[in-house]
Amino acid sequence: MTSLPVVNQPPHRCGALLDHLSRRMRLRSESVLAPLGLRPRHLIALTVLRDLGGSSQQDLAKILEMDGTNVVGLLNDLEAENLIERRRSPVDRRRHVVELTDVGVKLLVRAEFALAAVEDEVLCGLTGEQRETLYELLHQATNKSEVEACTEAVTRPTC
Amino acid sequence: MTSLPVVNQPPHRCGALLDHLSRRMRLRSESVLAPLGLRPRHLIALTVLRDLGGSSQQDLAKILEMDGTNVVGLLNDLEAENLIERRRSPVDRRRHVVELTDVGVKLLVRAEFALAAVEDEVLCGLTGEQRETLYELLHQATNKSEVEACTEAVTRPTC
DNA sequence: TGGATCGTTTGTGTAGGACAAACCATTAAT
DNA sequence: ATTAATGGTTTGTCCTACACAAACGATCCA
Repeated sequence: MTSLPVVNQPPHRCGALLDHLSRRMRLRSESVLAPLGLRPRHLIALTVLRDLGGSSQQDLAKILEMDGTNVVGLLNDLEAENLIERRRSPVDRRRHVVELTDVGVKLLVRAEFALAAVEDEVLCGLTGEQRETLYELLHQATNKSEVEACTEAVTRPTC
Repeated sequence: MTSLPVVNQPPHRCGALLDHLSRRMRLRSESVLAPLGLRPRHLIALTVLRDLGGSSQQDLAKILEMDGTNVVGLLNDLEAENLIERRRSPVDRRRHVVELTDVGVKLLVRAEFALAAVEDEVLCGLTGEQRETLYELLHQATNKSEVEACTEAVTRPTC
């Protein structure tokens, strides 16, 4: 009733498609990531940390929607490889501020490069431009969600 | 070197984002789908079957990238609820042609409707138009992949 | 007739991840 | 100052998804 004369068809649900495509991607990614000593969920954590530029473990747990105890294990893996660094927060010494190390940044780049072939295979139905659009949409959606999850993040006043 | 004067920045990798967003969606979907007696992977199977309009179990296994034995269990669940139907293929009586029943179609619609709130929450960072674009991209990508997987599908000559 | 294929059943193993309990260090409230 | 609450960690238990193998019946094909 607003303005557009668009056909009022039922909105498409992309949950199942998202799941399906994600699964295809993840399955193939595992073999590519293995030589780097990474698993798909490590890559997610690294990616999120890079996008955030650091986070407390609690916030990270919220964003990843993982149980806190499992986040500990995940970060232990990454810290053992010197990919992340846990520093005590100066404002609240109970907190750990988790950040990517230089090694982590570099490995993340290498991993993403290695995944190029996988993406080419899974997203073969899309043009380069469409893939970029897809990336933008996914990025925008996840970022907004993260902001939602990060209600009252006193940790980082810039948030 | 083709034509476009686009800035030549490293292409963005959306594997991790895809995984991340998919996880968020799946976690929330579970509670919504539970009252309907469905799990996320059931919904994927139903969705794929609807998009395909029927398939042999083998092809379905390829598309879902699942082990054949696990597909059997998945279909057993769905058949027990009368959501799908297994018919013997007339051309090759070893094969089962799997198709949605009317009940299945209706339940799938109901499930998608129930998932509207979940999508609204997870995709709150996107406008309606952007969500539609996302759907189109995901649909296009999965369909192409399915065609790839379905090499020489003698089952359905129309393919 | 014999070998290959589709689907099915059963069983085994592994991994992800949820959850709970107990602990330490630290902060905040009284 | 004592107490309660919080962030992180460890340990241990449990469940589910899934891959994988083996064996079977039915069917197709050479």
